[in-house]
Amino acid sequence: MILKDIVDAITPADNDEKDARTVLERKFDGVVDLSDEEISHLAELQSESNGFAANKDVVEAGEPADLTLILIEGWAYRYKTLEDGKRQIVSFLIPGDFVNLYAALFDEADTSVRTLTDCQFAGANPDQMLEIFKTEPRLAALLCWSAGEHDAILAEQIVRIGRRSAYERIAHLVMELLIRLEHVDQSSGDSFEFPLTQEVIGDTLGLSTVHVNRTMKRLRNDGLIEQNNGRIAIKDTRALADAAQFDRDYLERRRVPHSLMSRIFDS
Amino acid sequence: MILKDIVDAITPADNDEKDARTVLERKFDGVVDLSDEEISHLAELQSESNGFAANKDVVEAGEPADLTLILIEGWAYRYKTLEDGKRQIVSFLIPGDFVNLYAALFDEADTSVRTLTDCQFAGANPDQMLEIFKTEPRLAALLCWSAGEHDAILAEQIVRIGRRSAYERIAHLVMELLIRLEHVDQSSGDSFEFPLTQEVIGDTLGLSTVHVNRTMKRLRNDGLIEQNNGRIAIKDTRALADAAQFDRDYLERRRVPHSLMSRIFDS
DNA sequence: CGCTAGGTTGAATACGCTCAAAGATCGTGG
DNA sequence: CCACGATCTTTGAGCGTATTCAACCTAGCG
Repeated sequence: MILKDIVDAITPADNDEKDARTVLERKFDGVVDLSDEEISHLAELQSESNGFAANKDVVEAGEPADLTLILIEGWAYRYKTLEDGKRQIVSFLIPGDFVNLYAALFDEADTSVRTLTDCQFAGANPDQMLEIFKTEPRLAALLCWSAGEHDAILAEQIVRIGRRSAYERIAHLVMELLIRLEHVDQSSGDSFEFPLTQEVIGDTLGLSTVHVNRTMKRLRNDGLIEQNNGRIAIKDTRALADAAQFDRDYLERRRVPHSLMSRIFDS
Repeated sequence: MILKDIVDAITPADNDEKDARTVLERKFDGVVDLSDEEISHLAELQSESNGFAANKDVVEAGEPADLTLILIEGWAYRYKTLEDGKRQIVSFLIPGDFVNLYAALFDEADTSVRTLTDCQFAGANPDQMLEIFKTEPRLAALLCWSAGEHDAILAEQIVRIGRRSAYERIAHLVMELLIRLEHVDQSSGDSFEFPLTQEVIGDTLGLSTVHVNRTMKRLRNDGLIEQNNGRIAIKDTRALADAAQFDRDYLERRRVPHSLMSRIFDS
């Protein structure tokens, strides 16, 4: 313990020595206070995870998929492919995200899910999910809370593609990823691992690869971001947020829930 | 009763004499078999509804909103406004849709909701929602099922604006509305009430009003749709679906859930 | 060393936008 | 009942953002 304290004091918060908490514990930290039992129940959910190599489909649209997956480590994305071969990425999945929260309720997956990097997924089968809803109402509420957060992310993605310029879209996406990664302690200061190819960014934001390239060059020239060996650094958070018309409260203000949430958690 | 039978036999399915079932009953019909108790519980939820005039905000982004609203009658939409005044509509709400399913879990609404026509909303407070989850697991599952369907609709909206041409976007939106309205018996054959102005369509699909106008003219000239006094008629469903690259199974194949769903409903 | 995936750049094109102005339609009040 | 205003639709013309196609560069890897 003492050793750990010393290590923590020496090494920056973002080093490889992650704290011992599970990713879900980190995710829900600051949202609600979990009991020890709940923490261990969450830990149990994440205890067995399977590894997937980068660029592998974990879920395929149209196929049965009744396992709710929890992304423990790595990046993935949810996407659809059109008949003519075009691809649209719906959302990115980062550690702590639930992949298929509704999986058990439907016959087939509506979107595919592919790993972007090497990943670790834990899987909860319908019985386990059912169990949570029956015996752990507070955790069940947190699952719903996650679903609501994901819904907000999709809404923002729609706004992003629907009404923003290429420059704004990219700036906005980078800001969002920063915030989301911060919530699971995966950023260090204003920089983070950035495993997205320009093609992936294009397919996310409805842009061509070429235009993503030119636009990111502008963002770099404007001194807003910097990229080296797979990381991105935000040089001027304020300026980037402004360029993106990024609502700094989005995702943030949703993290201190009360009403029903506090009622469930105070009883 | 006999009179009603006669009336039903005489009048086409799409006349003003709606069947006596509540909109939620119609919505869930074909998805699962509800017990009489459940039907009456649903009816109770919808018993008290408030009227709103057209073009009124029912929910405002950033404001507290802990009431889950159920749209009983009329059309509404969920949207965000940007600092520079641009607006993006996230999704349309039609009868039977839940407006704020996650409302109770968050401090503030992330998007605004505005009526498009005169509307009737029923409201369920957090206690009522909690009650459902505690005592009516099957109904709770249906609520989650609705959330999952809404999630699929948002994903499809992202694909639509991200990777489709203006022509395809409009065709695709019209197809989606047709299917969704069919599910709550609000269409008649291949035509339905269409209260969307071109500005609203533009703000939904990320297009300018002018371009929506020109593109719809093309759809009309191509013999795919027809518009008169607030209604739209799809002249050639097959052709429209093809033009939109509309996946005819989308939304449809999700309506016969098994796995967890059937387990819950068979016990 | 050569292959492959990803990044960069140029030139021509196209899709959709903006600005502007003129019809339609509908509700409302004189 | 007609006139008026407001809202929505339609059309034209010029422009700009983003696309497409094509080539070349770079880095990582077997």
